[in-house]
Amino acid sequence: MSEQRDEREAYDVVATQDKWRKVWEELNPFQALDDGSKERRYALTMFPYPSGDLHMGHAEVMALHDVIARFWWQQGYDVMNPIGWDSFGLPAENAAIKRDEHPATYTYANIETQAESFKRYGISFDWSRRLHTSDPEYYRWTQWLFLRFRERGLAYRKFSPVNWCPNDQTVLANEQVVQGMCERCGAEVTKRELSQWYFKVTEYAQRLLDDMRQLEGKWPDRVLAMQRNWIGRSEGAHVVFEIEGHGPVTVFTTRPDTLFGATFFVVAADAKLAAEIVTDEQRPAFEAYLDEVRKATDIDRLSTERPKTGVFLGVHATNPVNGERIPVYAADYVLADYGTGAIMAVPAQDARDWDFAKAFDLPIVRTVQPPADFPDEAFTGSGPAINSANDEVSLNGMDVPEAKSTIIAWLEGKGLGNGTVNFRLRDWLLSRQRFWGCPIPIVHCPSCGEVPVPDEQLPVVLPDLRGADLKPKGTSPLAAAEEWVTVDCPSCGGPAKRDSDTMDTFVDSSWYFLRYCSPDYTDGPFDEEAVRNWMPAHQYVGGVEHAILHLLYSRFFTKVLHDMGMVDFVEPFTALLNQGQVINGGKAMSKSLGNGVDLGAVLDEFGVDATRLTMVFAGPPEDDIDWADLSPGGSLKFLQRAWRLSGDVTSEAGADVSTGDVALRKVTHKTVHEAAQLVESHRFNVMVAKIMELVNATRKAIDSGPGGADSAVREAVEAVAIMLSLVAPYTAEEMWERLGHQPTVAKAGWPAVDEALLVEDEVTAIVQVQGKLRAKLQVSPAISAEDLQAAAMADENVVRALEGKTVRKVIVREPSLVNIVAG
RNA sequence: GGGCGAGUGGCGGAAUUGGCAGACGCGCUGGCUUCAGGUGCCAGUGAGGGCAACCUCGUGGGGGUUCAAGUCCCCCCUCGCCCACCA
Repeated sequence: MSEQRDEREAYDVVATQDKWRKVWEELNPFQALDDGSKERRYALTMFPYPSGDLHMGHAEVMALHDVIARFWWQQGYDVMNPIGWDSFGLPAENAAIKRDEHPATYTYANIETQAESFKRYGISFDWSRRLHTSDPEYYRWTQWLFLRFRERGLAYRKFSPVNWCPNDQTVLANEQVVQGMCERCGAEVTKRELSQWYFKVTEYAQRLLDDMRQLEGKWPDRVLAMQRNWIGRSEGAHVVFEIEGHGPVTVFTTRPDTLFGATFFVVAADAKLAAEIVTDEQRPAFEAYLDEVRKATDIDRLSTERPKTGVFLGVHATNPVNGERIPVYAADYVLADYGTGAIMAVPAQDARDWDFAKAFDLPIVRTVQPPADFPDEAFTGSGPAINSANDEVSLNGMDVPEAKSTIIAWLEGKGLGNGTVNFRLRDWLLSRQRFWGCPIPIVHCPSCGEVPVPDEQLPVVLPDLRGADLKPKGTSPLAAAEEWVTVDCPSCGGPAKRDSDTMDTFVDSSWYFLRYCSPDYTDGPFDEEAVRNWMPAHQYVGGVEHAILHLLYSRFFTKVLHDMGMVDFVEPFTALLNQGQVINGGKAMSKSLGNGVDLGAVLDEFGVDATRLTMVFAGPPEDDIDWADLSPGGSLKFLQRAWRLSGDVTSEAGADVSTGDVALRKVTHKTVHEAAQLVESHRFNVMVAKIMELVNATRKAIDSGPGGADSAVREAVEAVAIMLSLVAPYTAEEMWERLGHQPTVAKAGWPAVDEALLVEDEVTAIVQVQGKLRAKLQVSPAISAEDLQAAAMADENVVRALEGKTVRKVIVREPSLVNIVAG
């Protein structure tokens, strides 16, 4: 049994890694050709933030992403699979303060560590396209884009209440406030009034919504749903109410049909309007209330169970449809920055208005007829309009849509309102009071005002600040860098000051995928032809945490660049794959739980290939994977098993496969055919299962079939090596070499499928009696319905099941099924 | 409160249009190899019954459509995620 000793032979996982890394670095197989000789494919993965070394999450997303990129290479495409770093940001700045050094020190050291880890991890990146958003050569063009946006009126400055994170000492975009907390550090967000820069995303709201049609079916439904939700389009009307002693005030409503039921009027307590219209008599009460509201955080406001509060402002508004005088209140259940910050309150048809009316004992008039047994509460459903008529128009009896259009037409005719669309989406606040970001290329001049830094003076480079100089003080650390801030006005030459805020890092990441197409381009942010060649990216892989932040901003940037004539598409990412999280023991890995798994230790113990295989085989890529449920040891065992096959092939490389064992050849070709489809539909775990089946079949063929000398065995093992190269590149390379081939297996090409070998010459037909399985027959795929039925009826098990029964009906689906109904 | 998604062996998960439920793997059990452990190899492994051929039940629960339902329809339960005073 010396053969068995041979089978126990194993290869040294780690030594193999070192060996092949050197070979790959020499061959440089994954640099995009970019010469038009092959069809191009752009495989994009969300670039990492350089905090520390790679962790399990990176290992998972990169393993999945690389299956696609490597598959494309095998399919013969010219693949661009670039890597870079989103290298501006707070953690580096905080580390720099703690260590009394420059943020760049921490940042670039981590980048080197991560780059080294990616190389060890065997991801097929094109390293020649590497970029870092904190390099002046990169952020020069971030600044350039900002200026172009500003020229188009899409970047503007305004003084208004903003979200403020007291911990990070900076403002935040709406998208970065989650449940009233800072998305990054979890601190409770407060409000501040500041003059800040915004991108006018709202101008693109409708297009961001409409163009999602192109993404249907290619992006996860939930991401599209989240974006739709975030954009928050609602159709309704603007209606003008006259407020005594003040003038006309417009409200937004989605239910203009209920206008006759408006019995009071509410203004957001923190809106300017409230302070403007309040009477002197009511002012003290109002100001006391406003104080209360200001103290309450968003967290308090989030509780919908909270009783309604408010204060009468001493004035009345006139309902334009019936001339009724209704009282005006200030309340915090109306939001200052949604719609117009004021509403008409229709308690009979709105639950919030109902609660307020009950709390303040205000009248309630039903204008939509609820069902007979409807309880004493707001009726938000549909029914015929009632109590809704004036001398000129009557809605009575109309259903909701008809009543809406009728009253809108009447309002428009009177100049009292109009049909309109409102969005929940707000403009993107991009200023940050932090150091480690892209400087805003604007100079503030006492005589010229806001002056853009001329293009030829870009980039505005960050000064050399470190340590204590970076400590957050509520204003940007840049403001304290006197020499840097003080500058001659580019317009008049007089003394002026630079804008001392930096940009949100999401600005940096809104266009990096374009820069990859021509990373060294110096005449603009990107070479338009290179972008035409590669974009839109065919596949984007990354976490769902960016469902509305990065992905919405990138879509916005792309549309603006399209309008500028710089790109010829409106959506940047054709397809999106959101991988799940790696968790441990049912919970997210965290320091406080102490359930973190160290990637380095896993790689040391099981090797890169087994780790990658474990991630890919765990389940569908979108699902979370629980490390506690997985078996990297099992993966390693499989890889050794696959590798051993290559040692049992005794035929020569290039042997004529057509004479090989047909049964094994059929399994090989079927597997290769299915595996390609499974990769395309992102069912990587099933693809791995199919490779395992082929390995098992090949093992059997060697040990108890035609044997290792049969050319079909060679064909099978070569197919295993090529398919395995998508997941376990080192093992595949080692197998390929043992099979007598030159590196690299990554470019060997996907095996050609012989259609003739996909045709089965026997299929299993199922015979059911009353829908229950009673027999299986091996039949020809070309069998006739009559023959199949006859064979089924003749089966001894079927005969027994039919004993004493009369056959009523027979369903035949040749060649696979017969169902006999009897009774 | 609203929206979306999911519930399949001890576990992760397969089952493309309704047509063999449980592929593949982990774990477990028995055996071979071994001084021994591990590795490796062989066999078994949804539940219940039977010496066996086989039989009955079985995809969260209930109902329905169909010759046939994990898959389609209705109701309910549970879990997950997202949004949440958005007028």
